[in-house]
Amino acid sequence: MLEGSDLAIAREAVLFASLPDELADTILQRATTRSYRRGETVFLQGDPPESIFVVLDGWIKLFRITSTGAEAVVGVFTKGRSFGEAVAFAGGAYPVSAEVVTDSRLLHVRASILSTMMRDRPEIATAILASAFRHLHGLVAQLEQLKAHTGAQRVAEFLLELCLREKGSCTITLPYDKTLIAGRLGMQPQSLSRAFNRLETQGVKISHNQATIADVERLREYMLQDRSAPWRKAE
Amino acid sequence: MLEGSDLAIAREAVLFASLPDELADTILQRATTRSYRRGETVFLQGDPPESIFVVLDGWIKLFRITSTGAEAVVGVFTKGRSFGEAVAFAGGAYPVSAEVVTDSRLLHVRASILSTMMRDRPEIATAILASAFRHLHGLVAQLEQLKAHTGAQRVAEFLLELCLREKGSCTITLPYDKTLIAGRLGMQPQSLSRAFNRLETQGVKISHNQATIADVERLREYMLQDRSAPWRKAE
DNA sequence: CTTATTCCTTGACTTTGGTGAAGCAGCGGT
DNA sequence: ACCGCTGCTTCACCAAAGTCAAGGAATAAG
Repeated sequence: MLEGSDLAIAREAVLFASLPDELADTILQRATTRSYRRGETVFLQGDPPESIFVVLDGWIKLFRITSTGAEAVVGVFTKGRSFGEAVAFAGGAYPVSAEVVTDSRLLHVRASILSTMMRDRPEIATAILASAFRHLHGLVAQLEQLKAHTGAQRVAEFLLELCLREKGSCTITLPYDKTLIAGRLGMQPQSLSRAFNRLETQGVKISHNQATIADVERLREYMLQDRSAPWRKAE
Repeated sequence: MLEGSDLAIAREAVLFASLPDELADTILQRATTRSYRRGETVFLQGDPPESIFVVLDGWIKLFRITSTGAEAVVGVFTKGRSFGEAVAFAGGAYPVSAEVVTDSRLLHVRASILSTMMRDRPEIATAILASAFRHLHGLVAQLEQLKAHTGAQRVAEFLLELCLREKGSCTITLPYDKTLIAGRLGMQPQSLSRAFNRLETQGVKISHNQATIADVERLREYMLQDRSAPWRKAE
């Protein structure tokens, strides 16, 4: 049922990484895959949770629709990342909606299967907790970013996450459209544009969906600056 | 070891709510309590996690120190709330620091005990997942607030959470100092002051640590307003 | 009672970023 | 090639909130 390459991706996911091969394989044998087209909804906030998902390919966005209709992006995930773990066991409903932003394939693992298996194999619970913890950590990091950094700094951080190099220069392909990047970083598309402009003075060039960082260390420096520091340089 | 009133509080916590009495009691018998003075540190971000905590009395703040030394408050918990669940099982280190903001008492549950017991009683895993999920949910709500509401609206939301009434008027005692409230809501103390002033036009009065809401429904209305709506009223 | 300290508020100023409108480029369809 | 769509950028404007600085109120200490 599951192709070898898919299996390899799933095995890398935090959710399965700590499990012995034999156990992970048993679970994966009972999982299914499905393709989604850009724009499709995986689930809506408020839906009763039935599955845990692992992204095999493409990009998925998790977001919340506020009471006033505004959208707040809570996470954007790609290959090897799972979502929906915690909620599938805590009862209740998905607190967010999930939408496919580029054509994608997802692995579905039915929560009921995991639930049952957990009875005999408590290490599954630990694995799920590890996944949930990773999400917690990601959300905490986002909160910190939002509270302590300016828009341009958040953009810098976003670029640096995509850049594998530690130093020197680096060219990145933006993984999804700028409107979504803006949402993920908690700003309007217009502000993202301005942020990119501001980063030009830090050696960042954007053309189409390619970003070039002239000096990774310099950009990291900029990102880490204290909010009140910039004017100090004017002295 | 555990007083009756403490036991009652702990039993109410999400962490234990779903467990059968017999199991919860077994765990609680092996837990310890400790008193803390205002300002004490419970753990620091980066510490290896050993315990799960349940607040029996007082207020605890969870926060992160950013690379630049700024503080980002991630949560403020009181009686009946637990913290540290997910990390205690996911390995790694606490992603946040915990500090006591008013004299408090905490229940410590050693993670190793729960780990061991989980082997025979998988429902413990589900209980921990439920707790972790609650935190996830709280963080998602905070992100949404931060991205979609103005400062004054967040303050309104904060007050409404403390107000038990659904309608009419209501007086609240602010649970901790304003500097911390400001931190929790992602703003500077000065901005909190100004936000309070702004809410006066919505029938909110602050004196010392007492807040009076003249009309709860009116304030809720204000909180739910779209960001772009206010000026529309000027037409 | 006086002083020091801490916390809170206010004021003036500046920066950031949201808003609405306009323009432009790229792309798909006819 | 032409149209219309969508996504991105730019502009001008303004509101929200951070910063620095000063002053007030309550509390603790001498």
